[in-house]
Amino acid sequence: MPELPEVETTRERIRPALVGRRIESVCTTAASYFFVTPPARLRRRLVGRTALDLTRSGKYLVATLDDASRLVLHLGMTGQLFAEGAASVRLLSAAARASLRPDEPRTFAPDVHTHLRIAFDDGGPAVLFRDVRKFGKVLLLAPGEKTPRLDRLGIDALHATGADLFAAARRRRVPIKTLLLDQSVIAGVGNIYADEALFLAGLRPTRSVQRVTHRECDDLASALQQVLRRSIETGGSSISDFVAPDGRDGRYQDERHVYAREGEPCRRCRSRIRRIVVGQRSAHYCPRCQT
DNA sequence: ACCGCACCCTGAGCGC
DNA sequence: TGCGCTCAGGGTGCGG
Repeated sequence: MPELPEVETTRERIRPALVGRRIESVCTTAASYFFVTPPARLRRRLVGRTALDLTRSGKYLVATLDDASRLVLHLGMTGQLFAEGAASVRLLSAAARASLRPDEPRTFAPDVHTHLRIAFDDGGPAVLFRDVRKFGKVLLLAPGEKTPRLDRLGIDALHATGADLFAAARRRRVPIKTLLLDQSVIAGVGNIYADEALFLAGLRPTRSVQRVTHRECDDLASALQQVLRRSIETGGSSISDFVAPDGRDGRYQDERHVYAREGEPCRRCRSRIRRIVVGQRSAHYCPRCQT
């Protein structure tokens, strides 16, 4: 699932394939809630435009276009943004994957899950947005137009301090993990990095925010920085669907301490990692290292 | 203001 | 070579 490090990795690597190139044609699938902006309007408004910049807000990517409109993308759970020609088994449908022979190239061919294809007038590779579960989002904001999706975001997780966490915790009565996942408090943290940061900070995901000290908030903020920065360095986590825009897997999954390691030994104390449900989400922790 | 929960979707994994 | 069921999960919106 793409969280801040995967979105940042996507931003860095798709940037050269998007910024500075004039859009010649846009193909989409049919209207669905995936398209916050109706696809017909999207196709009409994007043609002829050139992206001037690509930035990240929390888990959103924002391309600023040359007419001051903004193309906003969210990868949701299974979104994949990549350059045409990228090769990875993760870009293949289950059927295509099953029939793949070992010696066969893994080059992607657009399928029913490819909802957006942006081609450019320089004849270079197109940019594709594929999303099997359609939890992703595409919207085009007119010049000056705002959206609560971006406006409601809290402080970016890469810049959140212990004081920020502590201040937010004072106003709430939820488990600490629920606070970390609240995008209006800290933007960019999802299930993987919430669990990993809580492990590094020695905090149980179930701990009430009312019982987290300022000192522990400082430790948690440090843990978040450490986990997120290290994951960006390694190209994110490729646990199920995530693949970088160039088709390469991330490597942070190899450094996980707790996420999706239920029943496996803690890397520090050898206790078995547990999985519980917190705020309708799975949470993984070490019963001995996290209190 | 805050919180829990249903919903959107599809593939994987399960039991039979 | 199957089939039907359940589950996962980000963000939104609703009801309490």
